[in-house]
Amino acid sequence: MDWSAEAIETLRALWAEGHSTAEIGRRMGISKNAVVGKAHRLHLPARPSPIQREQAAASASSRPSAAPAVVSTPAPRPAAPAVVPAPAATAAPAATAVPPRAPSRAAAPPAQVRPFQRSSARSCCWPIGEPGTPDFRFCSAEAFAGKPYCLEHASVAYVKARDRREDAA
DNA sequence: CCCTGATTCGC
DNA sequence: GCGAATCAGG
Repeated sequence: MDWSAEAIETLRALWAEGHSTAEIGRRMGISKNAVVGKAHRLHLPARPSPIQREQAAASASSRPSAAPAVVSTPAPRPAAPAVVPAPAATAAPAATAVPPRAPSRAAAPPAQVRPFQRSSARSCCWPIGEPGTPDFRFCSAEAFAGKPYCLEHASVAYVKARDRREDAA
């Protein structure tokens, strides 16, 4: 993985949207370790981790007085993706020949809420292009069966669980 | 078993 | 700097 400025931008954008490291890895065609490793090196804001190393525990023992060391950090990490205004020009979805590729057990994506436009414009929110640039947009092809992505992108976003090492973008 | 993210450490 | 291995928790 060559971390070009663009790649880093994409990482930052996806990270900021609250996607899981594995999800980001899937989208960028790299491992979650690469994502998390890079994110860490970039000093990206660490999102609530399911665990925490013995740093709090260590300091807690050295400071037995009061302060029960509350480690709970609610932080509902969903983080709704940057909306999707349906940019007209929908060109060819190109999702034609893509085989359904059973989403297996790939359940819910980032539990993002859709407080609005839930019935009408169900468009794919796969990021395309460079975040922060004028040409950046979301796929916006027709989303597939209640999923946040079109058939094509759902196939790469939801994978068996293992492997899946192909470039996308 | 699946998942999650953080840290470590050989490269 | 990179990321797989490992750790740690759900």
